[in-house]
Amino acid sequence: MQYDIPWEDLSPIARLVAEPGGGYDAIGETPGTNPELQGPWIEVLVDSPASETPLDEEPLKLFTYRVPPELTVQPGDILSVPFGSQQLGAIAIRFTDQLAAHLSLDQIKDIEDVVVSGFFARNYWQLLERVADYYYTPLVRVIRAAMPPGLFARSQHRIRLSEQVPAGGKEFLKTISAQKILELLQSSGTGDYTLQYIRSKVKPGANSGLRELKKRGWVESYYEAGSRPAPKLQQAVTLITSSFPPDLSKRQREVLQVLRRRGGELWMAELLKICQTSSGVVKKLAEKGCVEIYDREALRSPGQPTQTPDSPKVLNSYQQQALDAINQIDGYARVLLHGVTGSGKTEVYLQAIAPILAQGKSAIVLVPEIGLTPQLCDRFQARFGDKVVVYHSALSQGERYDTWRQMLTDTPQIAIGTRSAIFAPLPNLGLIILDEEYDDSYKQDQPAPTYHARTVAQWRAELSNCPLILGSATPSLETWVEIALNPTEGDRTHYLRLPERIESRPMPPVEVVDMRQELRKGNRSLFSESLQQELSTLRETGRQGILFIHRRGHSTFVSCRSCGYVMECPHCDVSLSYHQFQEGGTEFLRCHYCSYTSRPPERCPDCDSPYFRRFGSGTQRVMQELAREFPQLRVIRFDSDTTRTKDAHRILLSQFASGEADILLGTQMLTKGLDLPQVTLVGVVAADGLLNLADFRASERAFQMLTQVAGRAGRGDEPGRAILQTYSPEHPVIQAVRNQEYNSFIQQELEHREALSYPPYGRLILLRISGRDDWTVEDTAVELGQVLGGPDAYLTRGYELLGPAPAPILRVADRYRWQILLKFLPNIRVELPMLEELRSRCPRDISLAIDVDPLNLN
DNA sequence: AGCACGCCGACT
DNA sequence: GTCGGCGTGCTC
Repeated sequence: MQYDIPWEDLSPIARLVAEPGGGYDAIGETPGTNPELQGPWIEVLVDSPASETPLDEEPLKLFTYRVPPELTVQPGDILSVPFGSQQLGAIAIRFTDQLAAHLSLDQIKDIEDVVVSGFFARNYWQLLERVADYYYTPLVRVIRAAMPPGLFARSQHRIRLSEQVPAGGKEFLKTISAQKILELLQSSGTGDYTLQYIRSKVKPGANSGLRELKKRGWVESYYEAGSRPAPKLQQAVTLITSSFPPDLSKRQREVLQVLRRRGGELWMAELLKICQTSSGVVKKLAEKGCVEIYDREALRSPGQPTQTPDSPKVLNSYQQQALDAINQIDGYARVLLHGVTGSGKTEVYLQAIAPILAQGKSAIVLVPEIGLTPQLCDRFQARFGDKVVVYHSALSQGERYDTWRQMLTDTPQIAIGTRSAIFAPLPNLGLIILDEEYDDSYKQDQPAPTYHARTVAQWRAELSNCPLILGSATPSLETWVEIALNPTEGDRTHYLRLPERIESRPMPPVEVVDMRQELRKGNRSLFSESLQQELSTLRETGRQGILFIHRRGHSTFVSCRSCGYVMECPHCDVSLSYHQFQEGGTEFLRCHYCSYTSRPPERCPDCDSPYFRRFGSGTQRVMQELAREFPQLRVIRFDSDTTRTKDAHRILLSQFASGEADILLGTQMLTKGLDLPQVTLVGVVAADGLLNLADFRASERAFQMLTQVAGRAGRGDEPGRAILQTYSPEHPVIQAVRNQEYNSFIQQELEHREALSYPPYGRLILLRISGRDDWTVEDTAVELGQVLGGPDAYLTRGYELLGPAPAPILRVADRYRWQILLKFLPNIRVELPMLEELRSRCPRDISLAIDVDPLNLN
């Protein structure tokens, strides 16, 4: 969706800071640089909850600090400052030469340290502000999301046992909580815990217990500075003369020559190793003024396996056309690279990046989940070596911090990462690539900001004036509408197609099996005859197969095993979800959108069959069935249960790749970009679970997922085949997958969405109300619903109100959840009204979360 | 968030 | 009378 508010209106910080500098200058590069006026004070944005509730007049709550003479601070620096009793992270905003009237000199504290210098470039601010604004989130939260964890390390309040606790001292204590705390501390080896931990262990009255212990002098509290990962320093040697002085020894001359040959700069350790000498020689050279030795940050390399170098592949004509089109782009543009599975998108990415690096610019490559795409990372590293930086949450905190700092440098590089890598602080960005752009994991729905990396990527590309390439075999409707169907933007949007697999490999034919027929034939197995046939010959032909199951556990819709009829909500065009609060409790069906509720019928309302029940087939069940029917097959289970541990993906995949199993059995994860050339068979055990999710995006997701799974087959020399089992073979999604008809499917789906004003035509905002007490949550939700205006709100306010309704998963982590969905009608400027009023109506223990453009309505 | 200040009920 | 509960507000 277009965001139609002018940039200027979104940039409070840019306005706060005088005189915008050029494109990448640090914000507020001191206006009219008069050192006299540049007071010793600086105003700072502190990483504290206080910053989340700024005053109306000022967009940011700023605090004033003194810059101690030994520090050099600039706007845009990341700082550590004393705040109350703790040390907090902060960002320098602007200098000030006059104290605000309400401040006196003795209140002003000193900045403690500069953590990162000159980080916040002007257009990076704009990006963060835009995210904050669009997602209705305080700016500090966006900043936190964009920074590596630990950069804003807080100091810890800790409690430790003092030495003078008498034996059996517990008996003297009045309060039970004090006794508990004493016991807790004594049971720990060090006699020392964080206050937070003690409070969590000793729930009621921890404070009073502590007070008693402190009064007796048995415990003391202290602060420990936050353990911000310190950059690892290494000695580097730089050549600083071009002419060698005459009084050099042979050894010294040798060292200088090596240094000069290697570009004038080397790590000390490396230099010594090459020259087979000791550091004394280099030190002497430093004394003579030939070289300089200084400490520089060294990358804590996570020990990236060295790849055998890889060179550009010959492109087929479609790939070449796409690459040419991309290379011709100058400045900002959005590109949809629509390539069928196995069409070689990655090679196009690689060759599109090469010239960007050559221009001295950097690139960001986003992937859905790094663990699932080891192959892609390997390939980038093989091609570009140490210019590739991988940034994701599986890195240790130290590694993440170092990687992040590495990205701050001007060296052209490629940052590969998941969602949050869209905030990679690369200063000179030349290209953004978002692979598998339809993937839901690009959307954050849990803590605010609830951003979609694709949306942010678009802004970032615009601000950096560089192209954004969205790659997909099954583009999301949003992208389709904005790029493929959007001729109005001229050369700012490009639709590029790769309709053929590389080396002209055929697409795997998709066979749809009607499971109702199988039932009629008396086949009660999970596997159709067709699939059984394939499975039974798999071993002897030495081929491999993938079996796909929709999800583990039981899915929740109700359908007829005879005719395929599915219970749907009469008001909302979505299937009803099955609910049962406890074992043996009442069963009922509910719509997640409007709260419509009914009892599940005993027999099918359509054909009166008694085989009418909720649907389910988990991985375990398929596993058992496979073992029973095909004991000779070796199966690897690949789902969130078996891939939980670190590196499990890579290990399981390499086991499978090396032929240690015949079948890879798994869930959604199998869809994400696996490139396993030996796989010839893909079986979808039951497609129905996907088709009937209670979500207006169910069809789109099902189509994407099924197409992706089918696309895993036949990626090598052997042709592949996909078997798709279903109870509703006539379902348009199944038909579209079988016929590989993306365009007509998407056209149909778009008409649907348009009629109901669902995205990409209308926009959604989800308000989630949650709290520990179910009644308060419900009352609040109902009240907010009234504030928002009831079911006819669209007449006056331009949005439709769906709900309030209990969230599909009513209780999560002991919190009850209700939700209100706002559906904004097309062509209406989206403004979330009365946000402050809504917030103010929430009692203290109720939280209101706002999910803009939600993908997950659970 | 953490912590201080400050105002009401059950104990010495 | 005081101790200690936790509601309200501030942190440069």
